[in-house]
Amino acid sequence: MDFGVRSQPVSARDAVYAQLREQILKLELPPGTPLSENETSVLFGVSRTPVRESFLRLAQEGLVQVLPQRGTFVSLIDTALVEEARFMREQLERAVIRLACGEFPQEALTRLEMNIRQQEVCIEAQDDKSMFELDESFHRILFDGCGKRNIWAVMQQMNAHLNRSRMLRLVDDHNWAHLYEQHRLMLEAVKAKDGAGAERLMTEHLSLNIADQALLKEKYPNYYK
Amino acid sequence: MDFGVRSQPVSARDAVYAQLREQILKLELPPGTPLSENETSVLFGVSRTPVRESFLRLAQEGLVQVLPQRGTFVSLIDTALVEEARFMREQLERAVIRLACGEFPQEALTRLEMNIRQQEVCIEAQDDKSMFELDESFHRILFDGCGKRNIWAVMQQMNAHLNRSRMLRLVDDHNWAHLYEQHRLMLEAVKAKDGAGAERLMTEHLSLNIADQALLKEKYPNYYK
DNA sequence: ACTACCATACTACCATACAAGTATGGTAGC
DNA sequence: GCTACCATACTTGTATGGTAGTATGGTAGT
Repeated sequence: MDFGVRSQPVSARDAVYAQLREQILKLELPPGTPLSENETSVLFGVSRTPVRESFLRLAQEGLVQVLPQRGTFVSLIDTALVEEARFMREQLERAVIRLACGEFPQEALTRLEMNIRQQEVCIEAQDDKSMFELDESFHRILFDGCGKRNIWAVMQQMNAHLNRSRMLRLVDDHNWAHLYEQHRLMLEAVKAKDGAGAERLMTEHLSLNIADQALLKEKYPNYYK
Repeated sequence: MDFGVRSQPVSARDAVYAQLREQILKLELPPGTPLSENETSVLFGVSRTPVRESFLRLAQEGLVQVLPQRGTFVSLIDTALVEEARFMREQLERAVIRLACGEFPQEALTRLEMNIRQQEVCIEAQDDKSMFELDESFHRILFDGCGKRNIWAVMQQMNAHLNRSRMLRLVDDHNWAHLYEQHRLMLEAVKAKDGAGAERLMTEHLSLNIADQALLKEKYPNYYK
């Protein structure tokens, strides 16, 4: 019986796309890695067509670069793009959390509470992977609750670049406790409907991401453009 | 000799994509129109492959909807999506024009001046098509001047939906004179480095877009979801 | 030793064939 | 006349062959 855990029968194309995207974001496929349609197709056990289509989709999102008749490569991290992504995210997150302070469905509020609790558990367990996902979820729930899930979706496109940079940072420094505390305070502000305070917290929260972009570029020079 | 007017040899895929996109945005292919991979391929004189790939790209941008084994259709206009697009654009345009009031390259300022002059000409000539493009250019130049062209690019993705709605409105009412006046005032504000004033003008300017979404939905019910 | 050249082995792009699912119109049975 | 069914003609998804352009390593000539 199908319990509806996956509403779509997942095409080969989507499966390949999803897996490649994840590997690129997690830096398992580091920037600059060449990707071959042929190799990938035998790896996934499908033909070149779905592989090619997934490459095109990744290219549109800027995660890979397709050079006609030469090859396809995982994109190098573009610092300018990362900063633009951060800027964009800051503007939208601020606007959304201010909205959330005005009107916010109870259901979404509950999900935020649950998310926070889960963060506590993951910090104790030092589960970085889950923590990263919970961080993402926290912000997505805010957008969801404000009826702005499409904005979240297109933002994710630029976020992909920002996230690769964040991922590099996490190798050295986790600092989840600090991020957790900020999440907690933001939730408090939303519940107290303190728009100005929430905006300020969000700005602070997101400014952490960009802190030492230049240092990273020095440390991992061949990952950057 | 190649004067470099086109840096890329334009693949068949990109040609098909660009033309379909324009026809969809200009409502020459109205919402709901079925698109056949086969028909389109003979129409453009290419095989199904590049057509299919262009369909996939349009689908990712939400301009067409692909129903596996059933067909591909030009997406209906989603009012919720239009409102999200407007909201997103407002936040980003406000932030950018405020930036522009702080620091803005002379070269971009000159392009804005030129753009304004061209608008004057087009209004006299009642050239709607050019006016629409100049309107777009005006805002793009602002993003460009602030080094935010990638943000503009991803924003265009959601803007596609907003623009179809705007296009419907233009059938009845042009009102270019008003928009021109607002553009002119915004340029003045940027030159005077009046951030607060520029933001206010921009908010006003963009709020026009959404005015009578409900009316449009009543007038063209089968274009909307 | 160094350079120019060329065969070779890649690459992505496009065309085409086949597979699998869906809508539809006609027909047999009631 | 009405309904259930099925052949058929669609649709998109996938596989594969062929083409043109590019990078590369080896070789002949200097």
